[in-house]
Amino acid sequence: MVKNPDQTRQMLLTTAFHEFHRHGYQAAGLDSILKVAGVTKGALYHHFANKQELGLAVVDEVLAPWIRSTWIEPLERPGNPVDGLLGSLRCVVDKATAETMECGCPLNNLAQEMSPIDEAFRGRLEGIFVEWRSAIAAALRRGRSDGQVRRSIDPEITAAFIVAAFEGAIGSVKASRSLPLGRQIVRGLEEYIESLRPTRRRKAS
Amino acid sequence: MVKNPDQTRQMLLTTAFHEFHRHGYQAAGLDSILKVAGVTKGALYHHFANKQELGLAVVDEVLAPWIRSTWIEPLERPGNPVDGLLGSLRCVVDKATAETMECGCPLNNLAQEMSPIDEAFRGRLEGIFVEWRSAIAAALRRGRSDGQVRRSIDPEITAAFIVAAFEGAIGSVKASRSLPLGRQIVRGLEEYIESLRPTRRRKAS
Amino acid sequence: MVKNPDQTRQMLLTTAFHEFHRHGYQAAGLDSILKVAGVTKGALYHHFANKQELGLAVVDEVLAPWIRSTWIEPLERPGNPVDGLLGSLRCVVDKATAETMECGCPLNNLAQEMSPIDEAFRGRLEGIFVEWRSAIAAALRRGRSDGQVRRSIDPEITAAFIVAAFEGAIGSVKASRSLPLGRQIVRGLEEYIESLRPTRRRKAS
Amino acid sequence: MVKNPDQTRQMLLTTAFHEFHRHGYQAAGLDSILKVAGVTKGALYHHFANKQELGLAVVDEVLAPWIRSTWIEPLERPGNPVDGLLGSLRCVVDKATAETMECGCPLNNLAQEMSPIDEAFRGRLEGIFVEWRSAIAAALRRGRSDGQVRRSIDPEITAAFIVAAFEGAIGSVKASRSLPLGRQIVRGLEEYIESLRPTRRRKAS
DNA sequence: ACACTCGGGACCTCCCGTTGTT
DNA sequence: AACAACGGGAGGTCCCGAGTGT
Repeated sequence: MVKNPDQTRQMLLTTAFHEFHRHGYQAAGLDSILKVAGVTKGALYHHFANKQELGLAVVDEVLAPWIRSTWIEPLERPGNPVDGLLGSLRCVVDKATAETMECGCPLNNLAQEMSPIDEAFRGRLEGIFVEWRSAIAAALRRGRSDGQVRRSIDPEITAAFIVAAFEGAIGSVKASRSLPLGRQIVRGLEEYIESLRPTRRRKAS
Repeated sequence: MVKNPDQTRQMLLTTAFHEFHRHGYQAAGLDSILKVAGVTKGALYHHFANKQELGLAVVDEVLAPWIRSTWIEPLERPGNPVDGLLGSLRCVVDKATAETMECGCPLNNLAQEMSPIDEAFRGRLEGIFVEWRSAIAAALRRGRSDGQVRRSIDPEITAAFIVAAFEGAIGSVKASRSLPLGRQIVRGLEEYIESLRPTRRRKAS
Repeated sequence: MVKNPDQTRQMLLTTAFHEFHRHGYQAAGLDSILKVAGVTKGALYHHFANKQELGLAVVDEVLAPWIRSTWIEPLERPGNPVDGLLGSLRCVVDKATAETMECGCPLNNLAQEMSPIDEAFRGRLEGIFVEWRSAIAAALRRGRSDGQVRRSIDPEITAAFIVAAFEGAIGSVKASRSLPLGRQIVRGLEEYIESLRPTRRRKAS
Repeated sequence: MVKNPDQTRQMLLTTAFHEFHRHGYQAAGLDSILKVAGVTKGALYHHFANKQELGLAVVDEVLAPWIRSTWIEPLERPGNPVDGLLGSLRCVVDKATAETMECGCPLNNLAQEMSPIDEAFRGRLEGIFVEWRSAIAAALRRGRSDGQVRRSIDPEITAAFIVAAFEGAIGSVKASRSLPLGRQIVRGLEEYIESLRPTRRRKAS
């Protein structure tokens, strides 16, 4: 018996994350997670009180950090926020694995599945969305005062719309399984983000 | 005991539609649907071979017609397509019930849940999306030749982006349960759609 | 597949009654009951919503009728109630199987186990006790006016004491597993019941 | 970390006693006992091999001493045994807490639950009952030769009956949760015990 | 002497689908 | 066409006990 509680717990979390991503929270069976993780029921029950707590821990300790490092932190780095958004987008598109394309965004999947039926989940997931929107809005506001973003846009509204459009885009790809469509939508997103740049004024007279 | 078979079938379909909408396809129990519909299991299995066929019939006979009448047909009517899109959007926002706000879009819900695990579902749902996108693209193309839409946009790309943004918007509202956020996102959507109009040229020479 | 709902239900009830009697309600496993009854989970779940409802149905449809026919109805027949009590007692002692000796009284067992933890059980079981005490009290009252029972006793108090002593007696036998002790306690009970007869007065002046 | 072993052991015993009393031996979970006692599983399994040995130790070291000091020792004191029995009874009635009323007698509870399924428990519990009956019988025998108890009674039979009636009385109160009924039964018990006194003879001719 | 981790089984619940019946 | 009984399995919970590490 290998006694390594942290490793066991981490194994449980990452395996559960993938199972939830692939099959959804409710459809993912604990037995299935356990078999994949190579962990027994007793160990699971020692680390988490029940399936819900496992799920919430996955949100807090796997999903949220992943969203932060992928989407939020890049925006906090100095530089043109429009370029930053486009960069993150391109980065995600390039790294998109088959799993991402077939299973969509784990954050949005969980949010769509669990929001109507579990307030604890909804609260935490919405918290991540709030962080994300705030980060985009802050970047836009900064870019606006730096002259990299049009003055006519409202940072909050734009941030909310970008997040919505982004999740909608991933969902569309997942539902269509079509790479060409995916490229179209990404192109649409890019054009929208580009449109946030200030309109070039004629220099003189 | 011999009741109207069509009525029974219809009852089953609409009840199943609502249960799927509220709890998701997998989480909705047949027994629960049956109890709400006031129909017995024998009747169900007389009309449908299994849960999947019931689900597919719901997609074909309830979901698709509803999407067509709400989203597609209004676009086919003559008139400015930008106004048409804005009108449909406003119409949906105004009619939005609490169920819509908490449970989201039935089409997208099903697509997100079932696409990765059931190809039959994915095919039909994607078919509805294709219809939808085509209708928007056609309207945009028409509007473009009529001078109501900017020439610089690509109808297919824009249509795909609009559908994605729209589904993302509904999903955001469902996840946040926040009316103010909902209004922000709708505002963002409206601004985007408005931006499709041609830039007003100086009236006179 | 033999379809006989009443028989299946009855089989479930009587088997559950015996399993509850032998192992207690909580310790009796549904799987065990089903195996003994030769019934499947589906059938059980069709007839009863859960273990508790099965238990309550056992109380209502097996236990209560048995108590009534064994203890209550004999007392309602006309005749000397003291003789009636003694007769019932002797009858039960003579019919006492090994199961009765080892497992005690199913009514009292359930009452002792479930009263502190399930109000639905407690209510129904106490209802049976109330019926029983009332029947004894009524018989004593009748016997008192007929001159077969001492006038100095209080029917309610005596009835409550008899039931308590009786259940205590069965419990003692169950705990001791000693036939001689059983006979001693029964003798004690008989002496107490005999003492309810009126003191014989000198016939003549 | 090195604590007082005796104190830990004692804590375990008294906590287990209360949990067994409240929920029964089988229904009481080790984890629950441990949490209440503030002791870990390692400590428990250091002091006791398994749940059964903990239970047997509770019987030997908590339950038996408590029964002895409450019921047996008062009887061994000189004086009228009828008064002694009535005094003990009244003392218990007066001290009866809500826990006693709802959970009954820990000795009888354990005996009723465990006798049919665990011979080790049955043996020890019956041993306590034997001690108890013997003490009552001895007191009655002593009272009989002292002229405080009727000569016509058999000490063994009467002792067995008293214990049975007493446990039955507590059980009735537990099942009914009715204070008035409790008072009735206690009154019945008192009348029975009073009836053990010798009948007052007319002193002279 | 005690703490923490882990093993695996048994329990109740509940579900989808089938079969015999009316 | 519709009903009610039934089959059988999987899911989450939770528990007792064993093992390792101080």
